[in-house]
Amino acid sequence: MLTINFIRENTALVIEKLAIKNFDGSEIISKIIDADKTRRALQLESDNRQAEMNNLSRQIGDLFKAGKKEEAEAARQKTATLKDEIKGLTQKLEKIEKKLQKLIEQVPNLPHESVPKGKSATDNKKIRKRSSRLKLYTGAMAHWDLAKKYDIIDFELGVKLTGAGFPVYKNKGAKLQRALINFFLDENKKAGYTEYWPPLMVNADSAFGTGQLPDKEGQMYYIKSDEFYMIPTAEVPVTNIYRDVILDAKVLPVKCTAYTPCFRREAGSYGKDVRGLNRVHQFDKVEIVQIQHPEKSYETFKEMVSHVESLVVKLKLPYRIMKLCGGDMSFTSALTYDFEVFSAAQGKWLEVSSVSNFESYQANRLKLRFRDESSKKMQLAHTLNGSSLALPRIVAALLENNQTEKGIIIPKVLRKYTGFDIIS
RNA sequence: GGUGAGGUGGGUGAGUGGCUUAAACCAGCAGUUUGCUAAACUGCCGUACUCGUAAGGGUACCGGGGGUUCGAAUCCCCCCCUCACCGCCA
Repeated sequence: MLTINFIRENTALVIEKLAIKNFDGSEIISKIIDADKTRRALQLESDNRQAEMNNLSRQIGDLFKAGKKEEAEAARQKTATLKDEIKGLTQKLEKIEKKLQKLIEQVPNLPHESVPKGKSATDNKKIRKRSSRLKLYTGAMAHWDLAKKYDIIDFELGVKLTGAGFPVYKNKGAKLQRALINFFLDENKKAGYTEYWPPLMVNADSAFGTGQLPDKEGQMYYIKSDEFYMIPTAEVPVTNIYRDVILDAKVLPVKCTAYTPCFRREAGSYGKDVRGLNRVHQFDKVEIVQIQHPEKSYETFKEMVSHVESLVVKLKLPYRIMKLCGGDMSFTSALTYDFEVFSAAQGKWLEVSSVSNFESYQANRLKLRFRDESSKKMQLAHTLNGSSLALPRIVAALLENNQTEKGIIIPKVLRKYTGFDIIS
């Protein structure tokens, strides 16, 4: 969430930048500015009345103690109207504060200056591409057919147990999951990330902190009896470790990684993109999160992008890195690079990672701050995260790209984790 | 699920209606002393909002929400959470 101070001081800039995200902010921003003015006038009035009340109360106390009962009684009469006034003012103030808060929550994060204008994924800008031409043998299959052929993923069984989009991995398919998770976590550990194993359900405060609530409520599974949300990504519990935390600047950057299953309702998804592993309700993902000083967050962004890139390279997957245009970016992000791997039998680019800098947008919701060493002032930190990596589409690409007549070849880096080098 | 004890600045922890404007100690910061380190001493040391060019004021906040009162960390009601023990259980 943007801070009210920033909006007040940079009104024109805010509207201009929101336009890059195809968000017409002129109306809402002027509403915010108005509400803020009202709020401050009310605050002043209410503070003054309360100061009067405090003085009066102190006097009454003193008078009682001095034994001047009549004077005290007289003063006490005066408090009634003042009390009513204060009550009215604080109620009004509360109302306007809530209104202001709601308005500000509806304003997306501003895009970084390098973000191009654009409407949808077709306007995303290619940053890098590495894809040697893959020659598949005649009769090469899509991963859902390979899954059946080698008995490694059972989609129908998942339907029986739970419903569509809950695949069951088995045999070498199950082992491959474990291998990938361990490989990713080990690589992250080597790059300096602290490993976590967080809860898979979070409370509403946490879901709000990273921005899933209120706008993405319908995308999360909700446990009604206990008011918990199933996490859609490890980003939620991991980033919330630092909710309401004031960090010492010396500890920056904070680097965390975690493997978790992720649960997404994917309400509104339909059609061909949901086939096989392309889009599922439960999937596994290793995530990286960093908390960094505002001046260094874009360096950190680069570092995270190249770290994720190193993983894709080690798996020898053809990939491309896309800078998302304003229209395709998430509500909370200032800059996002998507990683896509090419899944040869489908002939499709599949998104396997999304690295984002949220600047202080999440930190403001989280109240995640640090004390700046030179100015000694409290400041919002910057948060960043990325997938490293999401498993299903990596598996889809590995199966499709590495298939041969003899079976599916396991990439060299994974063999010490799988214990086998071919699925046949 | 049952019973009990709790929830107070970064930490420990005092505080049963107005000298609480939240003690004290620890941690932290600055200084004095000092071959160095340490110790000792002195001072500073919460957050948010708000008024002010500034200096400096004001208001709120003691788990959350209501209430009583001129005045609430303190009294009353509701809720949440934590801990301990018991029951059940992977």
